[in-house]
Amino acid sequence: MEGIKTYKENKTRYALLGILTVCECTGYDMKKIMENSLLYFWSESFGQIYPTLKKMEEERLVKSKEQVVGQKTRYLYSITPLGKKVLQDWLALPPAPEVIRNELLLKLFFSQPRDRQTVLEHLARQKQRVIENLEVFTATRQQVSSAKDPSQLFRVLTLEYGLRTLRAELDWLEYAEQRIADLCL
Amino acid sequence: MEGIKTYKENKTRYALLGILTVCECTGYDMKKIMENSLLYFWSESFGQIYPTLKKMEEERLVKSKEQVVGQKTRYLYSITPLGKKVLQDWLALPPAPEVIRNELLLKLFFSQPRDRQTVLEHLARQKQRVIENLEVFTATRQQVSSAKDPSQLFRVLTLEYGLRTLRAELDWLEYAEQRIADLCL
DNA sequence: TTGGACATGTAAGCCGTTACATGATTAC
DNA sequence: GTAATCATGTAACGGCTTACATGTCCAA
Repeated sequence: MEGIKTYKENKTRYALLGILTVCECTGYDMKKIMENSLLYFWSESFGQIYPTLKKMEEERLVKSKEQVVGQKTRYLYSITPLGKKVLQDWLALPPAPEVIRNELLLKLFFSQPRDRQTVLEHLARQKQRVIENLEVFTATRQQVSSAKDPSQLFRVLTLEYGLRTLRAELDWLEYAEQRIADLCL
Repeated sequence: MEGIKTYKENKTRYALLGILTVCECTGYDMKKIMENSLLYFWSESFGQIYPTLKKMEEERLVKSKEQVVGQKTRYLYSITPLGKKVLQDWLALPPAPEVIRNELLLKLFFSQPRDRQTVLEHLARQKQRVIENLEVFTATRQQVSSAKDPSQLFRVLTLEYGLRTLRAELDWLEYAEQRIADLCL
């Protein structure tokens, strides 16, 4: 039974290939790009990035250019035509349903009214995070949406997704805090 | 440097302990409970569940009762006082920020206007899933929220979270479809 | 009688993070 | 000078899914 894909596919390669369609950059840069701004919906660790880049170079999906600056060496990666094709093929495949795991909700679900102080603290911490993310997203949209370039539409849409789900979460957090406060009356 | 927790903690045990605070049940039941209705925000595979239950029994967090029905043997698990304490301690710890990975958004982000047909198909498929989930959640809320039991508050809140974020996602999906349709004009 | 749900379990093997290791460069 | 950032990489190790394996019970 050769040829049957028996294991869940690793998506790291596609995230990296995708970034390389936007710009030539180093592994380090790719991490930054994921952390900052737009790729809030994806993350990778260096422990994944560097070995994956090596493998992809062997497979001719990317190529690297050694850059020596002073004493320092860095590797600028770029995508090959084969890499572009592999990425395109993957983009056309239906995304797998997401496996959702939400630790905050799990804790909430198993908490009792007597735990409400800790629950409120968990909610407050989460609210802080959501507000910070919302600020970043709002600022980013200001910059991006002014450019009416249709080639940017899909990127604007991912940002919009982030904004809307974060706002829904913030609303819920405030609703939840209120409902818990009502318990004490 | 003994005693330093060097690796990301496994949360399977807490999900299982939590379920056991609600009812005595088998590993098989626990999987069903996660799949159905309320635990939509958590999932585990049998490959995790059964070995974890074994380990937890050794650690005296749970105990099992062998039930022989006809030719069939099943193991009914229940939580011990130690298990309750371990769960309580975990509930009080601040949840770690979630690592978000959204394959649909990743694909969207790297798609170009020429790919809009496939993107629309991806969105339609996702919309179908969201609508189905919304129906389940709405039906569940009808049953649950009629019970005004304050001990159920946190569970109702997790359901409410699901409803609100799903609705936000549905709104976004429709908005996105509209924006993409506008491209063709 | 046959398919689906109930029920338990193991092994293979990739996934992914964390920790470790190393060193240059830049900004304060 | 010194801390933060740039920059690359490896090893350990648990996480987790998938596939495999086995068998019962019940309903159509």
